[in-house]
Amino acid sequence: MNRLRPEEALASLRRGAAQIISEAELLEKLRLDRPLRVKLGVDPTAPDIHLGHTVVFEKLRQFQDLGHTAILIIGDFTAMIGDPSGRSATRPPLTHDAVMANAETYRRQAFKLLDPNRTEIVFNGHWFEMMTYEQVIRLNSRVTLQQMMQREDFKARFQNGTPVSLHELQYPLLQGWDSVQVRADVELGGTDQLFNILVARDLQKEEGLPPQVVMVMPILEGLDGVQKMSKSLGNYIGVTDAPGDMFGKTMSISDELMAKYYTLLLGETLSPDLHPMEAKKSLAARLVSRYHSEEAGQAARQEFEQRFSKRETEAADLPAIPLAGLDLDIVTAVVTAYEQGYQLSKSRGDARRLVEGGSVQWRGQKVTDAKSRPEFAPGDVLKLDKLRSVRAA
RNA sequence: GGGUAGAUACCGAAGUGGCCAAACGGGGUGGACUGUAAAUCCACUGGCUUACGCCUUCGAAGGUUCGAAUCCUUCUCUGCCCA
Repeated sequence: MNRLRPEEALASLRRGAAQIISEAELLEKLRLDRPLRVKLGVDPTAPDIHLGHTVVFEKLRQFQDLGHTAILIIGDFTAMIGDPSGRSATRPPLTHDAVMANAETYRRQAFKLLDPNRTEIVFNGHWFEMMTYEQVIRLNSRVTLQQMMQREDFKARFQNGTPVSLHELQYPLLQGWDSVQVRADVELGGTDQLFNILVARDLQKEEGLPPQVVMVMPILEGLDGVQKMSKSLGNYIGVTDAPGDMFGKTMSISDELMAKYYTLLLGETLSPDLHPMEAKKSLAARLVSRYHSEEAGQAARQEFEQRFSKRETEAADLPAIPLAGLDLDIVTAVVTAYEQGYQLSKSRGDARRLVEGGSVQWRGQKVTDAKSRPEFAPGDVLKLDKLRSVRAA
């Protein structure tokens, strides 16, 4: 156990946090001379952990490194309700099977970041599934409608006339009840979770427990630079993304966003002396190193420079697709390449548009005639779009 | 419970019998330019088709009509006002 003095621990934990309620309380808890129970709840609504999640996971890891215990709550029950936070519409419900499948991959991916020896994993269905309706009602009596309506997202939906279902109002209560159940000392979350996490304090007090400290981290925007990173928006970098993808996606973020990535993902301030592109390559390589390996990071960088900066695809490590000697028209070849090389299904119309739009290249030359039938030889490179090329085999 | 307005493609939103695969905006994709950045410009954006065209799609199911996103019936869902 890393024996920092409480004041030092606080100083280090404070870094990057958007808000702590309150620092005084946290300091007090740090003085307790026992491992704190630091709660993080995740809803397994999508199977992949992405960099947006890792901001909070990194902080949790930091607690672990200081000797504290991570309580990772898998919201198998709450996922079926769907967190309304920041939402402008009701989430679609998930089936129990889907949730459980997601939960399993979550568990696996979480340990890329967390220390398994200091982690407790619990499923909140464990206590919610046996609650009686009476207990549910009692729980409901503790929060008022007015309090709920303070929330921006509900208020906005209310004013815009978009529906707010009653079950969505339950969500903060459930999340708060989790804290009661696991006797959390601290709860981590994104800033969008502030309200939910605060509700827990009230519930804990009502149950005669000391209220948890709230620590919220800034939200990481996704590849588009505007919306928060999320699977459903498709603007994410997943921790299980292949090295090349991870590198490429990182390179496509905007310069402003890059500074934020430096702060929240690397815990560093971006140096203004560095050329933006160089800074971005370095960021991308370090991320790949973290989630794959040092070598993978270097390799991804090299490959990127070769493939995009110098536009040399010949040497690149591309998926090999059996195309040689097949006498296919270019559209079919492109569809096949997407399917077999990238598990993406493109319609023939889409493929034709790519061809006619000038995206598709064969042997480094644009092929814009959808009717052409290039004779693929083994080793020929077929470029599909900005990110993807394949090699004929 | 009463009244009223709605449900259109990824989202918002036009369209109120044929010219509708459906205006426009956003988003997305591709191209040019770049640093796979930003900004800008151009193109594309249901499926099959080289194309003519064909098929599926305007909440659901039926119906009227030569012809329906548009008219009728029933159903499902939602907003707002009143109780």
